[in-house]
Amino acid sequence: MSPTDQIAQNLKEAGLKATQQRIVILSTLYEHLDHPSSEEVYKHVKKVNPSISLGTVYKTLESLVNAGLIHKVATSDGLMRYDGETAAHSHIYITKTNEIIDFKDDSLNELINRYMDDKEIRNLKVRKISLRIEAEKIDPKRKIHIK
Amino acid sequence: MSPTDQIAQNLKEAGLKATQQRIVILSTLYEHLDHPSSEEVYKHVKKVNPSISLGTVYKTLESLVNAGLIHKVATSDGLMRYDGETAAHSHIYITKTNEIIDFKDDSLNELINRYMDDKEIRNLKVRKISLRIEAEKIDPKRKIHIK
DNA sequence: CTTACTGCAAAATTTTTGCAACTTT
DNA sequence: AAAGTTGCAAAAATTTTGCAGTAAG
Repeated sequence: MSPTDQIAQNLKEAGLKATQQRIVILSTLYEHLDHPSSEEVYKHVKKVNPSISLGTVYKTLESLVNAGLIHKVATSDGLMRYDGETAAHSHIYITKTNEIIDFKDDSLNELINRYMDDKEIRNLKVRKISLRIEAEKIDPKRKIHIK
Repeated sequence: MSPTDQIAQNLKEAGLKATQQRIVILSTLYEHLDHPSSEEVYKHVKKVNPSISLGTVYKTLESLVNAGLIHKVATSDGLMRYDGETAAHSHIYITKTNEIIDFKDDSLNELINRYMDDKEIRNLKVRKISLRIEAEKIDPKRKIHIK
């Protein structure tokens, strides 16, 4: 199955019509895992489909979030950003550069979830736990590397 | 020292002039720890000072955040919310009701920080770690109680 | 052929900005 | 008095909405 067909199937399984626009937007998010904003998604998508409208991008992103196919990430600069990775993971926020970097650590995840299971929080069902890590780069020119 | 004088002193120590507007806004945030939005802060503050302008509320919240006297919390509904509690703590997000509840657990904090200290992340200085807990209420009418 | 989706433009919402008048130090 | 802050209104930025036309199942 081609990547496009796979994406079309993901959409259908989520109960959404596999339109050309949705396929392009979802594939853009699978390709760019740097948490693009709506406007950035629009720019990327326009290269493939120049006639797509910004309104469609907004509506589609909202649909994909509601269907659970992507995640929405709120940032302190007031922009929403979108994440094609839906498996459990955390985010490292580099304030100065507006970078959001994925951080995935299964054993830490398990450690926290085990701790929280023992913790009784009355009248609350915990759905998801992730870390919010604020950090800054030591050398701004170099990339981040997580062991 | 009166609470107002204490707040004025906090402002001055942070290098900000202790204007009547800032004192009222900061005291509102100390009083309302439910993470009010800019508009909610404005509404609260107007009761005390009906002539304050919304623009001043925005500018002041920004100044207070920059000075480290309060924190900004980004939400997925696109509103910024503000937090008068600056000690390390986590947030529980109740999506359906838009509630944000503080969650403070020193031993969990220590557990995570000890784990992360051992974890080598090249070219990154970690500044702050907190949990992002998504949850929902079991009985919507009852309050949350954290043991 | 029915239902859902797109494109467009207009509107709504939230936040920022510029500047004269005013307070704080 | 100097420096910084406020209030106002206008502008910017982001997101949502309505609806006629179009595409998908």
